[in-house]
Amino acid sequence: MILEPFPRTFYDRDTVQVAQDLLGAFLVRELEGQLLVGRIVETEAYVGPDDRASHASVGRTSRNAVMFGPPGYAYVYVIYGVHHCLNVVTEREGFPAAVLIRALEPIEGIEVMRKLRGGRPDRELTNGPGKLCQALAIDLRFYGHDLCAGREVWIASGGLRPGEDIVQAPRVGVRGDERALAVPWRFAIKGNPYVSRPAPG
DNA sequence: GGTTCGATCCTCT
DNA sequence: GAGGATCGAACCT
Repeated sequence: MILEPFPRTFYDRDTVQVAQDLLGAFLVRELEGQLLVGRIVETEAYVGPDDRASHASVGRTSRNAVMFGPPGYAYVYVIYGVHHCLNVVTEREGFPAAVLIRALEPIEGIEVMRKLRGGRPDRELTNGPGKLCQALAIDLRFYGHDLCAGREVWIASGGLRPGEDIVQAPRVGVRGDERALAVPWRFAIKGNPYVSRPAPG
């Protein structure tokens, strides 16, 4: 397994395309000498200042500022006061866009993930955005972290396995039912058991 | 300095 | 399927 970080040019592209290309890639966490690796099986795209589901739709704030910066950096935020969510910033500087990593398939360092997740069943280690952050010990310290540097947290090329297909669906947790919010910008590997629920497809 | 709300998870029914 | 947990940021006063 090659765990070379994606170059910044990978992230400096159309966000919806990046969200799809991240499926099958490896999210790598280096924790106290241990390597924790998960295969990305579910993502969501948040695109531009006019995407009302995006945190950037309220304009630039200290919370979302990294989304407005150059691509290839981590946007981490706290949700419901309890959980962390990991996004990767995409597209050119000045255009706020990111991909939310929603679910992983545990690949390496599963023992550590079990410990960090309090002994939950393996299937529930990383099948949700808050869960995977807990399993990989990712929190606000990684706000603005450079994912292209290959230290602590980064993403490496993976790809789909033979026979695997991508399914798309409307994003989770988005309010309202208007067309703009119903765009199918949630992507997942079809049938993968680690996709968060409700599973699309 | 107080209030409100959230790109969720867990525990119970 | 419902409700509580729990905290950082935003938006008031």
